[in-house]
Amino acid sequence: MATGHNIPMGLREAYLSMHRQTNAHLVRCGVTADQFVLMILLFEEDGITQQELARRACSDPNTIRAMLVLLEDRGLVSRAKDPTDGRARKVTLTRKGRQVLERSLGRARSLNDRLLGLFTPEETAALAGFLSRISESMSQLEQSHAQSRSKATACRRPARQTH
Amino acid sequence: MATGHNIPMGLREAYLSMHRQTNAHLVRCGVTADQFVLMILLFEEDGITQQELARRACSDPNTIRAMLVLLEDRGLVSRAKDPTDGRARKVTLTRKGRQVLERSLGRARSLNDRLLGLFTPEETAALAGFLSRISESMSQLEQSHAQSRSKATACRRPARQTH
DNA sequence: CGAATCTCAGGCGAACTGATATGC
DNA sequence: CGCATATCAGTTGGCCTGAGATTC
Repeated sequence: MATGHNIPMGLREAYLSMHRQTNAHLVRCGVTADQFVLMILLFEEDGITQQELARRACSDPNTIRAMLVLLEDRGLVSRAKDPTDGRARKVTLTRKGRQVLERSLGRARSLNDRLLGLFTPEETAALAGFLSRISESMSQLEQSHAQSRSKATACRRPARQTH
Repeated sequence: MATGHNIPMGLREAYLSMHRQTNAHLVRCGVTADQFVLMILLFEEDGITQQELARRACSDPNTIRAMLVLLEDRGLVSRAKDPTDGRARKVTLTRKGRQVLERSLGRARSLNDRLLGLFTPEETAALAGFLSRISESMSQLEQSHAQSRSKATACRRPARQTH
């Protein structure tokens, strides 16, 4: 590799090929791989906010909202207002949503097994550690960037950031 | 993790966070992370076909064409007809394309260094190996699927794997 | 002829920006 | 007031399907 982008390219290729296969396996369930991820997150903890979902899905509130609206229109999730905080929405899987998730988990099973079968338990642990090192490093970068941005707007203060 | 999707979720998170950071670093160069990948591939080997680009970029011919048209409109690549095969296009970086690529490589440099700095050389090698195990396994799956589909249409012909 | 490469039209899910409303 | 959460409008890039043209 003349440009020395071994890790990023490998990461890209691995993710994209997995993502494609996941979509292909889920097409009969009528959900995309990314919607599947949201539903898994809701299954792991029900009733969290869109904001929290965005954080856990490594996405952003606008994207999450659009995805949830699609899922809501099909009766797979509900987005009830949080009674204790009128701004927030508590997102939950509906009964139908849980059914679709279970079908999807079944369909994704062989793929997941195939992935796990590629590694010994030690390798799996090592890989998971490597990957989380990457995500953490990247999200640190993002955070420091966000900080410097808000610092830049804050420091001059009077400026009325409202446009 | 109640659903046991440790590896796929970790892979997803690592890739998406890296992808976001790459886009953020390249925004001043006017290219996206995916366009950047195409340009790197062209830099590594100039004059390959769109088909070949699709294969190496882990994408598909339709998507690649659309991306290349965008790049061509901005004068970064050219898509000349292959004189020896009227069907194919030979894609090359223009001078301007190489300039933009170099600027982009400069901008992506700190990110790449940060990634490499997370691992010892041995870990880097191990990670690269793990990732390529995944991609290979996934693309095998894809291939066997494609085979069974073309078998259904071909049916009487043993299929001539010559590509 | 069949097979390969590319083109084109169209649709869709996802990412992002920026502006706005509303509740804390 | 500021801040946080969510909404809405609009744009874009990327992915995919399906149909067709052209060339091997």
